[in-house]
Amino acid sequence: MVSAVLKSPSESAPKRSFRQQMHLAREDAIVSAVNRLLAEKGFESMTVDEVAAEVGIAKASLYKHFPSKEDLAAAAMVRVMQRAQAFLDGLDTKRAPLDLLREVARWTMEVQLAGEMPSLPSENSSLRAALTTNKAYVDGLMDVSDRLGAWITAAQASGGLNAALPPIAVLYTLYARACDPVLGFLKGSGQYSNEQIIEMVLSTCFDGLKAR
Amino acid sequence: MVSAVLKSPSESAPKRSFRQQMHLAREDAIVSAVNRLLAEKGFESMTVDEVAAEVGIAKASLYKHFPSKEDLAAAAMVRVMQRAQAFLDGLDTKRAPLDLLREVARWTMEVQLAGEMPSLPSENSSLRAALTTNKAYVDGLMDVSDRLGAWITAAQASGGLNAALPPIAVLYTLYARACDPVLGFLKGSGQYSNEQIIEMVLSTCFDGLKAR
DNA sequence: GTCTATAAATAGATAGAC
DNA sequence: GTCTATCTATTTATAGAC
Repeated sequence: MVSAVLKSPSESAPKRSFRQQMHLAREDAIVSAVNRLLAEKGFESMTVDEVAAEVGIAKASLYKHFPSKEDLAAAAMVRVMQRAQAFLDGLDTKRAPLDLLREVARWTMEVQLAGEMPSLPSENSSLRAALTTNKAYVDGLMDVSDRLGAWITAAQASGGLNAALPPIAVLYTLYARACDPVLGFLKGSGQYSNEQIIEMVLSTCFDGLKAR
Repeated sequence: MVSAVLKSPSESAPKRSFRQQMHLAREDAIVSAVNRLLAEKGFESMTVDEVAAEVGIAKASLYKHFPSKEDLAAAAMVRVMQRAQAFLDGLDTKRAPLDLLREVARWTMEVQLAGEMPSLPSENSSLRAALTTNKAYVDGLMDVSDRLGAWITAAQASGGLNAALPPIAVLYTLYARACDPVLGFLKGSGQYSNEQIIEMVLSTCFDGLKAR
């Protein structure tokens, strides 16, 4: 059999690995394009034709990699979640919990300003349903939530964070920074740099609008 | 001329007024349906067929009232803006500016929780373009922004509001409360009443996450 | 102005050759 | 796996009778 010959260790193993790498590289390019388009226009406005055009392949080829538009978008959401987990891994957990939470909020805003934060689907979106049944996404979200939750309760116990707020309210408030329209508004005003915008929103988020 | 006869004061004036009232009532029903659907699923996911079904008239009839889907949605946005202006009109301007701003934020959240706040269009939406050329909307937005802006600078001058924040950042932060996903998140958790949700988000907005 | 019926355009998804 | 070409369903918008 030809396939048996090709699978001989001396030549097929590297060759199959090479093909797998190409395959993964292609899929990564697809997911990157989807991620950018999701950030730019959202799930509903993004078309599969646009994705194919951006990647530079035929639309039918996309469907060899991902069975539907929802799976395409879910792959991008999973990758963002993995990026978040990698960012958390890189944090020095010996720092004060409040500082860690601030760094997380800063990171989500940097990603958003870089045009790489997919806008989360509205509650009735078909993407929402696809995500709730996506184990990689749900597991990643739970992992991130657990880690942030621990820092939140620690920061509340040490008096840095307002202990009157339910931890889940704090968690959601931080998540919301990833899709805060204020960043786009301020960017659109053309008066501030990305750094200034992030500092302002961090200030309103942690210190509030009122004078201290 | 027939038209001259029909315009005689004795019979045509009341009849035309009646028809106009019916016309306005119908259009109000249309705009209400559009408003609700925009709040529920956003501009892209809302279909004109749904609107027609919700109003209970044929789709072609809709297009006799509004020339396009964008105009349909713009009418709903204009009406929300008018509701906002009416709310501002009803406020007691002798109160402290900071309290007035808090009342405005509260109102936007109440409207959102009532399912009557159209989610604002993403930056690339065709609705965005339609809104920027809609005089009623742009004028309303400028009026609201001017009034809030005056209260913001007054609150900063009196020391109630953080004077280090540019007024435009404060304004955008307040606007963002109208589409804050945190409300939906907390609502979805099923643990809190609408009043509790609003109080929590008002607290994070004005007092910040950090302990005071 | 309201309706039914249909046009025209677009989007998600697939067939089948290579 | 990639391509071209096509299918099927949906969606915005209109035609034309009443």
